[in-house]
Amino acid sequence: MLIRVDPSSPTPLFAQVAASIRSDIEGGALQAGDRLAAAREVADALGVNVHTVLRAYGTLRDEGLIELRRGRGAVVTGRSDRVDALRADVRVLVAKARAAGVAPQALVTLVQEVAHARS
Amino acid sequence: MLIRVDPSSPTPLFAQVAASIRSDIEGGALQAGDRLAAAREVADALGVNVHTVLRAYGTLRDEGLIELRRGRGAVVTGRSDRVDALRADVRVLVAKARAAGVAPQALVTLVQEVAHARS
DNA sequence: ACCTATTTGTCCGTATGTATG
DNA sequence: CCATACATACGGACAAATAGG
Repeated sequence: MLIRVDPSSPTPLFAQVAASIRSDIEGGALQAGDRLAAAREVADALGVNVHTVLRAYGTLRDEGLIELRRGRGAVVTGRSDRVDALRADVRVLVAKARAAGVAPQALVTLVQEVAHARS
Repeated sequence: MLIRVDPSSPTPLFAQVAASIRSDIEGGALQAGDRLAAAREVADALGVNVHTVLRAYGTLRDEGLIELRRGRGAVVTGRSDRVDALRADVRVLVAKARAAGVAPQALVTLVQEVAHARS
């Protein structure tokens, strides 16, 4: 797990760290079940603050790519975990749609359009 | 905008602040276009740190309830803003589904099930 | 059952950057 | 140019969950 960071870049440090790990996961260098280095270790190695790394980890957790637990660390999620996370996201989305006054059917149509749109 | 906080509660302070403002928005006490107090002011009034309030604001922004802009502050979103946010969320969801190996059609079906499920 | 080390989670304080008005 | 207010980052402290002896 090799992470590099450029302090002079306009992209925030936490985003750079997150992007680096994300690409390792999507590229297969990190696989399901693999454990990331402890935030403090990464921070020391990079010369950045622990909070910066923890924020990067939190971002990846929100994306469903890793799981975080106290005492255990950060572990790369597997396919079933991500499907579970997807289900949870869908529930949140439906709730948001309702709060925004968007009818369920309209939301389904919207998802359909975006899902089948070819870029 | 009256916010109260209980430091002895197990729920994190930032979550308490977010919940209080969220309920003000959903209850109509805060309406579209209304400006929230500056994070620093709220922090001083509550006796908590600015970061705590800013994290609460960030949470509400992620939920699409408010917009945050430097120099301008936090403003309650209107219906069209929330529909826009919904569209963005859908795009993220579709990307996540693809990353998780879930076919577009399967995602649509999943949304359909959740959207029409009656609790 | 107990204790200890590990590791994330929250909170505080401070400083600096950056977009807005 | 200047004041406002969020955004990021640093540093330190303590709490809470986990794992292992």
